[in-house]
Amino acid sequence: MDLKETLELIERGTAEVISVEELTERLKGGTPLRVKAGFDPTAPDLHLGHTVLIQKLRHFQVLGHQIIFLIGDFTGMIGDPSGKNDTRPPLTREQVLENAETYKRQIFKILDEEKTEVAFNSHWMDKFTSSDFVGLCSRYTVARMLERDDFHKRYTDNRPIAIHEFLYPLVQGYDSVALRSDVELGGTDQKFNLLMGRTLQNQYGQKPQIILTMPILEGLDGVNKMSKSLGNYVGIEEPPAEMFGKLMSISDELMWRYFELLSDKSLSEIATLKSRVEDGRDHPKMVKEELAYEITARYHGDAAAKEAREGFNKVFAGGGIPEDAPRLNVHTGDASRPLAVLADSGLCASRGEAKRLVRQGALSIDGQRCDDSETPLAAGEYVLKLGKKRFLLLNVTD
RNA sequence: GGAGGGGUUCCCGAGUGGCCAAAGGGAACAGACUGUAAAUCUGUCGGCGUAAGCCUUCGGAGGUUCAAAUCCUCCCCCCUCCA
Repeated sequence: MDLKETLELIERGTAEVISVEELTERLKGGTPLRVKAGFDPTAPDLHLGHTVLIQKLRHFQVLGHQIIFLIGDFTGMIGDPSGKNDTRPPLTREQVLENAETYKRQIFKILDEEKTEVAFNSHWMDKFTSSDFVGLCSRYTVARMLERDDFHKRYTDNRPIAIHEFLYPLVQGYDSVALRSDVELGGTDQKFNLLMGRTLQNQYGQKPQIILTMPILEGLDGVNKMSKSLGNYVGIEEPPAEMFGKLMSISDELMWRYFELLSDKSLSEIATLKSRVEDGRDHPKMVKEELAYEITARYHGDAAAKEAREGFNKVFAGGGIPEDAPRLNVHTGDASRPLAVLADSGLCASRGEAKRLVRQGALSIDGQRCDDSETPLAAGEYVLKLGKKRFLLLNVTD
């Protein structure tokens, strides 16, 4: 791969590179670069939003550079002030190690374990003395710290900023010094912290790292960023059928964004697909299936992805029922009333909910819409479908 | 240290003695429309009950009252301003 292609791969999907010139320069040097990305130790449940960054790490890894997966267990005690300002309970050592294991299990679905260095910033920060801290703090000014967007907002809104919150960017920046990183990746919301690394490396007599910011991936709703708390995420450890289904539910518009940030397809391939859909030569659903397939296959393998795709089409397009539909056996009588069946099987959270859904026409039995929630079903086998996604295989005996 | 604001159903947020299971918005769910899309429209959205109705809920614990999310007492938690 020549330099031009290398740069193209690295720059793909990035929000910003500071700076391309420095990056080019360093790539020309020929020695493998040390590429760092930091992760918070508290949220080890990775979703596709995180993978945008991890995929980028993989690009570097493929190009032969040294990836450093940094777990911010020390900084975790501080809590990144950006966004929320809840103080977090400090994690115990065991929890940190446990979370780290979870992280590894997940990231090595994408990265090559053999070639990845895993680091903890407590490793050097625990040895930091008070005077080291004073020294570190003296490298930056309050005025510059307040330039950071969220600090600035909070300051002007008269909302509190605790002093220790200033330590977060400083320590993150110092991590780059400790690791002698050449490149650091982060989300666009991390830009300030990444720049801090450059400043501090300069201060400590190192060549400042190049920074790459990655865009924040929108969640399934297409509006908010993908996050667990908003519930609009696709976890990378979710079962294949779930993953596939969630990806199919995104809007056509959002699909292109996902292609760009998540797919391994080249940008020109994506452009072709897009124009084919616009011309009506390809159906958007088919294209979306390709996307859902590619991503599902990445985390679960081709066989599972194929199965997910078939199951999806069988259930939703073909009117079939999923393999893993729950089963329930009941006796005729009170227990075989649709209302009771729905509530007892767990398909509905309560009888009230079951009643409402039936009233709304959500229940069908063996393909026939059922409006009667009270009359017990006679002995026999039934397939119950509630809404679009809930199924039950029911066996009624005398 | 002083002064003040606030904790409401999944979330935000209205509600200051009965008409409150609690406005409005969001999320979610269902129906229509479709490509299981998205958008849109309609409906539902504490539990039990066929229903009338009953039970549980408004930070916590007590109290006043025929009646409390609303009044009183104590406690817990969050926030702001002044110093």
